[in-house]
Amino acid sequence: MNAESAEPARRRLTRAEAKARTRALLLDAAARVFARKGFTGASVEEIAEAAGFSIGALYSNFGSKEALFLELLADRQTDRIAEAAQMLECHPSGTGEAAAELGRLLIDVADKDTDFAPLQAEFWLYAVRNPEVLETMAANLRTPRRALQQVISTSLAQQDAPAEVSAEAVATVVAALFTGLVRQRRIDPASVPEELFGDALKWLFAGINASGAAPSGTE
Amino acid sequence: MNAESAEPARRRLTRAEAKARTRALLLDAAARVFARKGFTGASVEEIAEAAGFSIGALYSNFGSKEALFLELLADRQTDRIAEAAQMLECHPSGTGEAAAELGRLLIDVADKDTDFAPLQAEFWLYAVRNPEVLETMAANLRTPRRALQQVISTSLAQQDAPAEVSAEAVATVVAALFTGLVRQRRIDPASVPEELFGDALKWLFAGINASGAAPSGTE
DNA sequence: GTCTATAGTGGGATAGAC
DNA sequence: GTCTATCCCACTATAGAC
Repeated sequence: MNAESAEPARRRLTRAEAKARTRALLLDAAARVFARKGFTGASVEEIAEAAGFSIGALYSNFGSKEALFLELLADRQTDRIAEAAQMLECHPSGTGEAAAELGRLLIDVADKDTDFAPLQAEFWLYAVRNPEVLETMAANLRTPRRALQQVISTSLAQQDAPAEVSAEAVATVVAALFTGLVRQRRIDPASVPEELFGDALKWLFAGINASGAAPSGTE
Repeated sequence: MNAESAEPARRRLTRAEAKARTRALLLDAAARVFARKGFTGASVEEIAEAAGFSIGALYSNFGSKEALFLELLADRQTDRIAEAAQMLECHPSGTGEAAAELGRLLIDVADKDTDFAPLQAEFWLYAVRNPEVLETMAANLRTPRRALQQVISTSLAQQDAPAEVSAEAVATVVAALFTGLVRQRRIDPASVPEELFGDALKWLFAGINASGAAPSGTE
């Protein structure tokens, strides 16, 4: 806009690029620190230092600690549920291959990506305590779930599933099961073996096909 | 021990009784405040006020805010999973009555007892971040799960479930599903209708009976 | 001896000057 | 982006009330 005629020929980084880079570094650092210390427990000093900047730099990029957190909540919802959907897309939902893949995903999320589940829990607690972001949170969860729902929908159609069973309901169940198992594995890994998620899905889909609306006799 | 010869003949409350009552009131208040504000977000002043005491009273009963929280973590783990176990004990696991009961429980925990899930999430986060209490937490979760496992075990025996399916695994799945659905319902109630938990269990148990170790054909 | 009142210490969030 | 000042709050300690 203004007549800064000496056009900077990309010496190293454009100002906008530099600013975007700092923001990204701060967001990464914030994700780590929030996951490890919690929203209130995290100090902006620690976040700034982890990113390699000063507190003032953080406040020049984000209005407040809360604003920084909310930006993470809104944007960085790389829900791993979407990965489960992709896996189910490649493998038939009742087979050993699919079970193995899903087991690997569960272990990966629960054991390797140690910051994921705690950060997600922080998001959840914040949303529950601050109704104004409830809808944002719900929308973020809906997006990956829709991918899962899509896969399940075709999967149900291929099999002889009764028509009353909605793919949306099944997708919700699968997602809830996944997060629940990840959570439990962090507390007591022995109680959640690698193959449990795959087994549970095997049972679930078999049961959907077998039982229709009314369960066919008690025994 | 000491020669306080004038034995106090229970005017109103024994000192020990009074102290126990104060402690109990403080613990109740702490549970509420921790659920609503989180561990670090909660102030001891708010907890003391909520209980009707002063800060000093709190510190004369508990060494620190953390000690108060840890006492809750260790003792007040009235896991609602145990209630699900009792319900399944009365009703056959695949019937409409059981489903209705379980749906009611889900709604009760998710919608009515608004402090339960957040407090549980706080416990989980604290355990994940403080490995020294991980085992305490695991033990607390194991106790109600064992009750659930017991019920499921007899339920599986009554039905024609294959022997390879362990009641422990199924109990873990049921518990994970329950907490996952409660969590999801707090964010997006429409996505978790009342009957979903019961339906999911119906599918699950039907699938366990239908499929043995190897899924009997893909279609 | 059990609870209350209060003031002091230290650390962190935030805003404004450079 | 950095530095500095200010305010707020958790926690401690001490002294007094019942």
